[in-house]
Amino acid sequence: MVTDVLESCRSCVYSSELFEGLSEEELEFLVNYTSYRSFRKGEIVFLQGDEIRYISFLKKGLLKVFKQDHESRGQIISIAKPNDCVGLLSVFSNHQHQYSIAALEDSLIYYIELTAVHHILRKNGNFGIRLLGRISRAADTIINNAFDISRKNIRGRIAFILHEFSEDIYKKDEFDLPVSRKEIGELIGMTTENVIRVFSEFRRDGIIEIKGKTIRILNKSLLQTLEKFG
Amino acid sequence: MVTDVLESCRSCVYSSELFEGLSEEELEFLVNYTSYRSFRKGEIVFLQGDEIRYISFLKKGLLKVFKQDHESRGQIISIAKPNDCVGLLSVFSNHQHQYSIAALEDSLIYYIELTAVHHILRKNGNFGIRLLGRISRAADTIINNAFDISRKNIRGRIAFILHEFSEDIYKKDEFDLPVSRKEIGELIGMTTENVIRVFSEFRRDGIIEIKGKTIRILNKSLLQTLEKFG
DNA sequence: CGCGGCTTTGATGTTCATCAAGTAAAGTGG
DNA sequence: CCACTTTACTTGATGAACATCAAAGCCGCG
Repeated sequence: MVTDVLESCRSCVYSSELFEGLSEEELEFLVNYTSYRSFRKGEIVFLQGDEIRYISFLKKGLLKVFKQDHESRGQIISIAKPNDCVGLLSVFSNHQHQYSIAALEDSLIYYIELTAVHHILRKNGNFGIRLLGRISRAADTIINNAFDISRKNIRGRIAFILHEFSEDIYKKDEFDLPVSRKEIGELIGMTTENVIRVFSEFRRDGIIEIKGKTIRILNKSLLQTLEKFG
Repeated sequence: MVTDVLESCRSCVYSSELFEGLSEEELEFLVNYTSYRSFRKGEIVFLQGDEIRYISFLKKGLLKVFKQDHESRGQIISIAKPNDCVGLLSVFSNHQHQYSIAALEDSLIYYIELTAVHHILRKNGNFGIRLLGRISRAADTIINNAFDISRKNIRGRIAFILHEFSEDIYKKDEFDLPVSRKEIGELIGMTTENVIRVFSEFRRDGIIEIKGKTIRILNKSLLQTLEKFG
């Protein structure tokens, strides 16, 4: 049983470019401080304010990273894909998580204890450089997305998010939305009603086909135009 | 002359918590790869797309970090204050700057060659950890600001930005705006006209006093209320 | 001195949020 | 498994917030 975890974890660790350049002992060390857990769709992984004790890797599934502001509506910061380090942004600047994480699909997460990561960081500067790259890229992506979206109109935003699901996440023209209409609204800053309205509009215009959560993209080039100029 | 630079730089380097824990030799080494330059108000420090060769510290002055999208209006990502590392977010994830930087006031910037920073990073893991903290905090701030602003109305946004200038940047109730009305619009995502309209409204309501670029805050508590609920 | 950019105000129009109301789907407890 | 409740989805009508357009005064600069 234990060896299963370690072997699985080891292959996971090896597969990430983040850990290239670590010595055999260093990898062994990290593996000893690594655990894992699976989450059902809808489960909370951790909450804003929880103490940070691990670096978490999403191995399988899909997560949403979000902020819940007091009584106001929530906001989704980003969607994490397999091989993403979730919550990485706050790990080195805070003791508590700044965002909450929930599973959008059944997911598997590997945890490496933060103390162990720090230990390696102190010994292996190249690992720090890789981690710096990883964090910078994550931040860049979030910031660019946020600013890109903010200057699009609602049609452009829906086109953007359909593009993201189709090209980045599922890499297919037909896919099941892992989120509700409401969550799409929280992701791109518009109301649920308008998300639905634009979906319907796109359907009427023959741009997409909708069957509940299932979306099929029919006119990709028009969608791209809408994303660009919307 | 050279010693001037080194001494000045050294005091700068020492003063930053980022470099705590570096050995005497390491500091000496970094100082040898450090240079500096002053910029006049309005000057470009570097442009989106320029090769990244330095880590840049703002020692004195004020900078704007912005994106210029083809023909569309520009967007200001953030304003850098003294002791900020500018462009840090892109340093470890890209070879080119992702944003442009311009001086809003006469400014003084210290440059440490990136190769030298990498050299220290490889040798001193604790330095990497500090740098990770720094980058995380910078990203956190930008992301939080962006999301905070996005759910405020125009009055709340102006209240927010006045608060930022008064409390974070100048730490005074009266200050000279270092930016045009247009730039304020680019910073908080609204049109120049509406920036002006809200300014005038705040003036009429006795919340602020305006003399050209000079702003004096008269009713701080009302401004806070507007920021919170706007 | 005149030109271009910045500032200001007003009038107009569009976009989007809100409100309302109804249908469908998905949990929940007996 | 079925009635019941809740949550998600959908459409339409209305209004508020904000962008856009227009016009004029102001300021700095070559």
